[in-house]
Amino acid sequence: MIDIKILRNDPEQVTATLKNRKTDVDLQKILDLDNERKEIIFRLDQIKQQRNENSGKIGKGKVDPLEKQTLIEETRRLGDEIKTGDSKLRDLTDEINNRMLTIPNSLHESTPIGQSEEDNPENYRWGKLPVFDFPVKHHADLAEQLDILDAPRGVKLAHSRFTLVKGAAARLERALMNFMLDIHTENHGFEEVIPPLLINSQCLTGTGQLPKFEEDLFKTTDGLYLLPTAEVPLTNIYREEILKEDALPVYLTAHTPCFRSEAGSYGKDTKGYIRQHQFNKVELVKLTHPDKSYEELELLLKNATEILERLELPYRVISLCSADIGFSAAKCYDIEVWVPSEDRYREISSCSNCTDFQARRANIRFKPNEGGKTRYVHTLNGSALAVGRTVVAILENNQMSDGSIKIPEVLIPYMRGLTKIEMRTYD
RNA sequence: GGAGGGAUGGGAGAGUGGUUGAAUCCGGCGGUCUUGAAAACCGUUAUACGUAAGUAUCGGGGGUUCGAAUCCCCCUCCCUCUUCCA
Repeated sequence: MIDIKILRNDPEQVTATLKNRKTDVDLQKILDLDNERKEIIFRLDQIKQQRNENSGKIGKGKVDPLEKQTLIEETRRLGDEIKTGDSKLRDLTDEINNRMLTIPNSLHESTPIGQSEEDNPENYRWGKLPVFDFPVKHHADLAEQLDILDAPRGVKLAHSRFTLVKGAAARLERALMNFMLDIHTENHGFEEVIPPLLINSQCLTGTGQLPKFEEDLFKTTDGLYLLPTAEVPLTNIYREEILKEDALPVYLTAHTPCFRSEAGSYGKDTKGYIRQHQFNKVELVKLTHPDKSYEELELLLKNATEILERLELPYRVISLCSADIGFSAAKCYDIEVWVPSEDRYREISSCSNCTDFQARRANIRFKPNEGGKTRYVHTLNGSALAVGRTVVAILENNQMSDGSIKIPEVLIPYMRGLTKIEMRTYD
C-alpha cells in the first residue's frame, strides 16, 4: 500500500504511475472519500469531547439533581449521534482502505517506462549458448523418452498442468533444491525455514496477492490458500511486529512447492514443464533498512545468478519496464535462462524491491537505533531459483545427440555420483 | 472431535462501571555515585489522526450506560484436560 499522504499531497505522481503501469484506479473517488472522512472525524471529535465533559460532570456529582437529568438526556442524544457517526466512519475507512489496496507500488526512477514486455531492456548476458550438431529436442520429448516426466499420469492424478516427476528427474529436483539451499545458507547468509504451505488471507493481503489477484490462487474449503510463492510466508513472518534496527537486514530462504491457478494463461506453454499448477522453488526474502534496499537488490540478483553460473546455464538479466513490473514492486530484475528448443531466453527468476509497500500493508516496522519514530522496513524477494524451470534448462542445454542428459559438474555429488541421465532399460 | 480456561503497554502481570492511557515488576533510555564497570538510587519510557484544543486505542465486532479495560452477545486466536493421529 502506498502512503495515503502521497496521494493527498501529490496525486499527479500517483496518476503518472498508474498511467505508466497501464492500469487505472479512481483516485478522485478516494480523495473525495478521504475528505469526507476528515470532516466526519472533526465533527465527531467535537461531539465526543462534549460527551466526555458531560459524563465527567455527572460522575463527579457536581451538578444539582434537576440539571443532572437534563444533562443526562442531552448527553444520551450525543451518544446516539456518536454511534451512527462511528459506524459511518468505519464504513468509510474500510472503503478507503479497500480502494488503497488496489493502488500498485510507486516505481523507482530507474524502472524504465514501457508499453509492454517488449520494452524490457536487457542489462547483460552471461554464458556461451550451446551449439548442437544434431536437431535440438524439446525438454518434454527428451523427458518422455527418458521416462522421467509423465504428463498424462499427472493429469490422471490431478488435472492438466500437473506432472508426475519420476526417477532421475525427481532426484535432479531434489539435488537442485539442496544445492541451492546450501549455497544460500552457507555462502550468502540466509536462514533456512520451512513455512506452512497453507496461508491465511491477511498474509496474502500483506504481500499484495489479495485482494486484486485472488483468481490466481487455490483456496481451501476453510478459507486458507495454497501459497503461490514462499515470498508470502517469508515476508509475513514479521507481520505486525517491530524489529530492532540491529536485527536488519533479515535474510530468509525456503524451498517450497508453489501453487498457481494460472488463470488467464490457457493455451500458453501447454507442452512441457514450463508452466505448472504446482512447481518447486527456492525463494530468497530480505527485510532491510529503507536506505539500503537498492544495494540489497543488487546483491539479491547476484545471489540468484550465481546459481545459474555454477550450473553453467546461459542466462540474461532484464529490467522489467513499467508496463510489465509486478503490482508490489518498485524495481524488478528478471533473470531468463536459455531454452534451446525455443531459441530464446525464458524467465527463471524475478528479483524485486517492494520498498515499504508490503511493509505498510503487513505492518512490519523497526525501531531506529537513534530513537524516534518506528519506520517501515523495505522488503525484497527473489527466486533463486524456480526449480522446475531449472530442470527444463538442464534437460535442454545439456542434451546429447543420443538423447541423454549431462549432469552439471556441481550437481554430481548431489546426484550420488550420477553424471548422466540415460534411457532406462526395463528387463 | 468432547469439556473447561484465557486474550491488558517491549515482556511479565494488577485492575469488575467514573481524572485508568492504565498499578507494580522486568527490560530500554537519561542521570547521580564510581578511575571505569557493577550494585544502589533518581528520573524517563505506547501508538495513530490533528497546527492545536482534542479524539481514538486494554484480541476484533456489536450491545447496555450519561460514562465500559471492567457488564451482555457474536467472531477470531491461544492454553489446559480428554479423544484420535504421522
